Amino acid sequence: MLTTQTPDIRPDFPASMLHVQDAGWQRQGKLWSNLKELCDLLRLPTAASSLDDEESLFQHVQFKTGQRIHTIGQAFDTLYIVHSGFLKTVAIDEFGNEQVLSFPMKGDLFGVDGIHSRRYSSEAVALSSCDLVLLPFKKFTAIGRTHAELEHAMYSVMSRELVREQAMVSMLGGLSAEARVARFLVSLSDRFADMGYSSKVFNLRMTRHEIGSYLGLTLETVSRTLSAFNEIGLIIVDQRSITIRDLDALKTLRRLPPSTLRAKQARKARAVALAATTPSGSAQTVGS
Amino acid sequence: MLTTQTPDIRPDFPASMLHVQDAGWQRQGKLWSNLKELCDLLRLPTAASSLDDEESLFQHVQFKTGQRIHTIGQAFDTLYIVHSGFLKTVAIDEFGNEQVLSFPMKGDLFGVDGIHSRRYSSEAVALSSCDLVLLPFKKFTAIGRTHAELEHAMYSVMSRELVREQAMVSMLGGLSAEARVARFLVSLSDRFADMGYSSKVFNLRMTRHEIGSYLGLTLETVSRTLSAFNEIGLIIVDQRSITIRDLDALKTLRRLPPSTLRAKQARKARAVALAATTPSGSAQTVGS
DNA sequence: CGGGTCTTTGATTAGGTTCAATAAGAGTGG
DNA sequence: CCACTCTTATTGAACCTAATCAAAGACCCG
Repeated sequence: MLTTQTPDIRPDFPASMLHVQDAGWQRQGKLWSNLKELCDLLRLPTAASSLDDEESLFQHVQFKTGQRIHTIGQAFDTLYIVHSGFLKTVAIDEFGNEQVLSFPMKGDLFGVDGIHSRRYSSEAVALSSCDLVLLPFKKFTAIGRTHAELEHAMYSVMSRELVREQAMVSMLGGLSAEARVARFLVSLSDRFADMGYSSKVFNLRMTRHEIGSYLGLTLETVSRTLSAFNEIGLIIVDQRSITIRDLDALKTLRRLPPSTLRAKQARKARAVALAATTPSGSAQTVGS
Repeated sequence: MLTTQTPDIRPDFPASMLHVQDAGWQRQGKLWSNLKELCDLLRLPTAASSLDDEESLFQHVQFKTGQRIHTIGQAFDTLYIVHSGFLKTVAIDEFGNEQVLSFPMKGDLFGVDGIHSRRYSSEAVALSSCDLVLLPFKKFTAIGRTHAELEHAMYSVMSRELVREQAMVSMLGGLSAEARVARFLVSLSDRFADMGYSSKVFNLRMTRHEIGSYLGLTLETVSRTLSAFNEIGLIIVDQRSITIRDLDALKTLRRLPPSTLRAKQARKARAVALAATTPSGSAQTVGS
């Protein structure tokens, strides 16, 4: 029911994205972006400077689902910016345990962890077809020297990443499983919103296992928690498809009400869901 | 017993540190460092370049135990490098819960989280008397433009921080309480080692509560875990003083043996401890 | 259709939190 | 210097959250 997950060879493009696709490059070939486009992509105000000199272009590369962009230990020389598609970055500890570190998507920078040791300390894998902008680090720093705002932009983006990681640590350190899953959904919703997708209805691009790894939980706990959210009407979940029904509740959720109260809440939720769907004539049913 | 914690007005200085104190600045006044000294401090190979022009100096500032270096939301304009002393950085989530993010010490950079939003997103507090180098961000980026290696150094340090945070996430996501505490001790040991202190015997500068917050555990769990390590002879712990007895075991520890085996191990540990201490004529006793 | 991966759900266990009481320091002021 | 207080640390017991083990259903792809 609802949008059955399409194995995203091509993620759903809302109308609002089409103009972006046309900006400076062509439909499906190998492409190039200039500095201004990069700054837009990174959501950095370009300060309207002389960035429009067309001398410095950055190449795009395409990856298919499952392909590895870089691996752990590989010599570092380029940063990546996601132009479209979804990925995961993964660390592998000394005894083979995978740990998902992030799910880069449009506008995100990754590969930064390679700067210090000159080797990538994580690996990046495409979760869907991806279009990435290559940022050769040497070329990049060279340009940074003549374009002050680009240099600052770089610091800014790295700083943003650091804040994100800190928020992550804070979440893992302090929040319950339910709160983690709730925030994960909220952050996805936010990201989809400013990418021009629907913030209410979307498909997860990753497995329960990957979500669990990212949130420091087991896949079963993730699954159960999503089911519980579904039951009390915060979301509608069906496999990979998610519909957000009460974003505010998800944002502020710290701990789910004890199971004794759940039944009542579930009944109420079903009633609300019914009221919301029947007027539109849809035959959709909620719950198990 | 052992080094009873001195409320470190002045942390224990081993002989190997004295020359560092003399490098370019005077004993206890307000002081200045040049670029080369900064790079040394940050453990970055200076590439033997023209960094020895003496034009750009950076001011030091002293803080006393408990003083706040910056607070959350405060306008960002400077980065800090720890020259001596110990600090903590703390995030405070939407409902007042403190979360320790890091324990900066000699050679660490902090304040980076302020670059992106132009406001600090965390607060930094001195856990001992501290001597910090001020790095006004504007001045710094200006210099970076003429000194390529400084710019690269900055990227490198920020990258290092990011990798550190990733390791933290990985730890919180995947390891047991015991493993976290063990690694915390190992990382402290390492840091003390390359600061020229003893890697085997040191005083914790933070409370159990702060350690717990940092590791995503309660203070009781930290206390219990340290006691357990003490019991089986991995460390000797007495309040804030720590003696590492089996670093390798701490490094590889994933989970403590079940309590049925503990008694045996504890007896053995006591025997070993006795053998190690009596020959030297010390009257030291181990365990409770 | 059949093999493989992913997801859901249940039952049980265990690691860690919470609550609580005690002890040990550190700092203060008489 | 000692009594008093406040903070920090240790330890115990009960409880609870999330992990683990297990089984069955859903979806995907050749």
